[in-house]
Amino acid sequence: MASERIVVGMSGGVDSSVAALLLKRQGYEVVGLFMKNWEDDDDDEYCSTREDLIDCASVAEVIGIDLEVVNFSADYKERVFSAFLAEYSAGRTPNPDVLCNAEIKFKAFLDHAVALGAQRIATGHYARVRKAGGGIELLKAMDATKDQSYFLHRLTQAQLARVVFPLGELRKTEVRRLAKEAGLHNFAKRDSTGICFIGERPFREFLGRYLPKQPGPMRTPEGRVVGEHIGLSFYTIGQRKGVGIGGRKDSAGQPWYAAGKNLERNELIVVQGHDHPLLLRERLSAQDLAWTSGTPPDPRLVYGGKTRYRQADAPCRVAQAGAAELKVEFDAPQWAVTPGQSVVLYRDEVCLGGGVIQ
RNA sequence: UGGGGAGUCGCCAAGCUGGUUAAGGCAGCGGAUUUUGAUUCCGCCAUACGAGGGUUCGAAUCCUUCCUCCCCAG
Repeated sequence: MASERIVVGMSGGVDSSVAALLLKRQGYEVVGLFMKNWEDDDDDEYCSTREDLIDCASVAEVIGIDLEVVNFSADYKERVFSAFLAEYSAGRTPNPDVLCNAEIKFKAFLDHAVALGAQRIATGHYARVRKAGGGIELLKAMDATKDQSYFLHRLTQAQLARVVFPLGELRKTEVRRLAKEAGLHNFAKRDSTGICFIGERPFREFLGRYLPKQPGPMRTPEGRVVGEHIGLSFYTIGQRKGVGIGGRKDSAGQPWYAAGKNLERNELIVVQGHDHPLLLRERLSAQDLAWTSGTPPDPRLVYGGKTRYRQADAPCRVAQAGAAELKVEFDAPQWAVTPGQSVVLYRDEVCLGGGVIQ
């Protein structure tokens, strides 16, 4: 009886390499698929995709699997990057990787894998899936410090049904150890950061290539002008670095943070002190909802909510969970709740989904 | 022009009854953390104290001249 074919999305990093390795060991017919989804438009200063592909080829060779390459640049630009820019233009702070997973890695990529004859796809994400009742649950990774379920919360039941996360039960240190033992040369490769497929860049400069700069005043809630911003798109709520206000005689020596935007007047509202009331919010509204669990949250229950990646779950209740809008109330105020970011709800280890903060 | 006050790192700001290496904060830069953007954490950041003379074993700290700024008078 022929073994099941699984296509593994490989990036050249340790995680996806070990994911492929484990599946191969489990007896699956594994095919590696390298995605190139971003056409570098500048010098190869930040162009590491070439090295990544070489790493992939090397790993595939060691593991003994076929490696293919696909290019979803057009899809990425159309479905992810355009939305990314539109959000920034509107003064919001999008999370491109959440969209990328929903639209590219687990859609375009999945479709392609199916066309290649695969039943399921696998990635190196730190998350778990579990059959429960009639459906499938998305769970946090065992390694809480690496959990990436936040980025996956928009996946549908149909998508989850075709997904394998071989690293969900492992710790990062174990993954690296496995890679080393198996002779994968990239066992110590640095964790990648930055927008996936685009990579880490001087963010302000990168955004500036696509968005116009429209300087305007920085104003305190009391109305005092304390500086000039280079364009509202270039700041996010809670941002300290780059605000550039230093040493005013009329204020204590606390750092300044971006706390709000007035698009009509092109003003950035800035406040002083990390714990300023305007940076704290106990309730929020979200739209563009996606319930990976298949059903909206129950107003009678207490959930753990994240308003940003890598934030500890905060106890919260759902005040309203309509088809179009979600209202969440936290027991304690949350810091820098930012429009465009996703709020994701959990019940213990189970990720239920979420929406985009308004 | 008189009288008073002040000039210390890009910005605030200690020190100024003289004593080895000139606090701290903000900003900035670098790094750690991080598959968003932030936050957070760690490190770096004035041989120099408006300028020139003195006094002294020794001065940012005392004296003096000049320069600049502020306030009050006119």
